[in-house]
Amino acid sequence: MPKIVDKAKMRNDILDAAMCAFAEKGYHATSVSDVAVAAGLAKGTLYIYFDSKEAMTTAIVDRHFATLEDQIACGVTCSTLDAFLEDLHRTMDIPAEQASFHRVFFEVFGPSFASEAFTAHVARFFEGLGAHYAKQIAHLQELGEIAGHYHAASIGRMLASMMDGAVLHRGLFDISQRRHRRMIQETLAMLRAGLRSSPNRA
Amino acid sequence: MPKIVDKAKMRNDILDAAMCAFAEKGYHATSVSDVAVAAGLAKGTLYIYFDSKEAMTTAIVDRHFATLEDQIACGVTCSTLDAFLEDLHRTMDIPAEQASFHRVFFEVFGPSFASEAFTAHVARFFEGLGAHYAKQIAHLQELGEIAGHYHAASIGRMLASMMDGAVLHRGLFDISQRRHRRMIQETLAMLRAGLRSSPNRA
DNA sequence: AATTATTATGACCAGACAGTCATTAAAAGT
DNA sequence: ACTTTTAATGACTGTCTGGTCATAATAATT
Repeated sequence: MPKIVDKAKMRNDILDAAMCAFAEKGYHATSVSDVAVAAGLAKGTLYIYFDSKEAMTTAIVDRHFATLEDQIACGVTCSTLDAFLEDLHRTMDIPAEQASFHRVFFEVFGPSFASEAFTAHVARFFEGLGAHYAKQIAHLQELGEIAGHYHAASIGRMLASMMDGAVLHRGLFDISQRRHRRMIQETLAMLRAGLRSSPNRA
Repeated sequence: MPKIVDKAKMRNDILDAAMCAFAEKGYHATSVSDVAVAAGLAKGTLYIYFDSKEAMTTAIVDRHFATLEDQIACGVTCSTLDAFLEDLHRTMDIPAEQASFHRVFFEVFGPSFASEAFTAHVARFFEGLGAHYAKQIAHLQELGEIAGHYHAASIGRMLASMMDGAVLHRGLFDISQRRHRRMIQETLAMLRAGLRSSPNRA
């Protein structure tokens, strides 16, 4: 009897349209009506699928980070320090096009950092990334590839912050591929030496 | 005859109050009236000193970067690796209140990353920071405090990115002071070992 | 075709907000 | 004390936006 709609698909389509609109006009300059137009729906309809504008935003980020989390989750556990560093290398040495996503991300979602919920989502992702690194580090410590005196959790989380910084700068500022590569290489060499080394008596 | 006021000081005081209010409630959630209350003035008074809410915001960032640039410029040259690391420590271990600037920064200026000019401005700052670090590193290499095989410019610039990442995460996400301190300590220990070490034959 | 549960609509509302301006207060000089 | 110029005020306004809801459309089933 009733009209039936694929709600999941609808939500997804709406998010796509919202993302488009946000990217075009800027987040705060985009009203819910604008999103509705972009989605080819009436404003009221949006509120059937999302409780609020903020809920849409959160959902977009959710979706994006879920994808990233999957990528992390299926990362293999490394058995040598060099393999781990190679992993970091791959994460940092992203293609320019993917790097530019971050620019759009800040452009579109910068204002969203006002929202606790939004910030919490992003925070959770980086906690996950940090935990992932920590696990790898702990494992390598057991194998004697990394000095045992380091606190894996702390180093792991900081590595996540630092990777974020590196990737961000790569995406936001015009650092040439060549220069970026050299920076990565030098830095990884430093990390390699640092992680291997026994405790310093200072 | 006329009532006379130190306009520069007044502007500064207003910016302080505005920054406080923005940090507490979030930029978009803070009305000009809120800023007025925070400043202990009437709304209309603010418009004597600033043309618009946006003008206040721009002024805040200008001031912030000017301060940072000064701090870098008059940074003393370190003569030991530990002193240099101590410097990094100070930069990273910023008080929570100052860290909150970054949240507001992204909230307000996220969209501005669309502008080439704006991005270039921020980029220039980080180039400066990177160059500053590079100089320190090169100097410490001459003193034998840091292994000579590292490319100072690359490490310096990457350090700037990474510091940014670390400070950003500290400001954006709720990382406790205690945890943050531990992360810093562990990381600096790692950097210390890494920077000291002779080239790895890999 | 009639029925009915579901989905879609967009005019409408309440309230919030940036910015204005006529008025009042303050203080520096006479 | 009086004048004069600058500074401060806050009620007011026009606009805009997130969110609601009574009503209309839709399609699956009988």
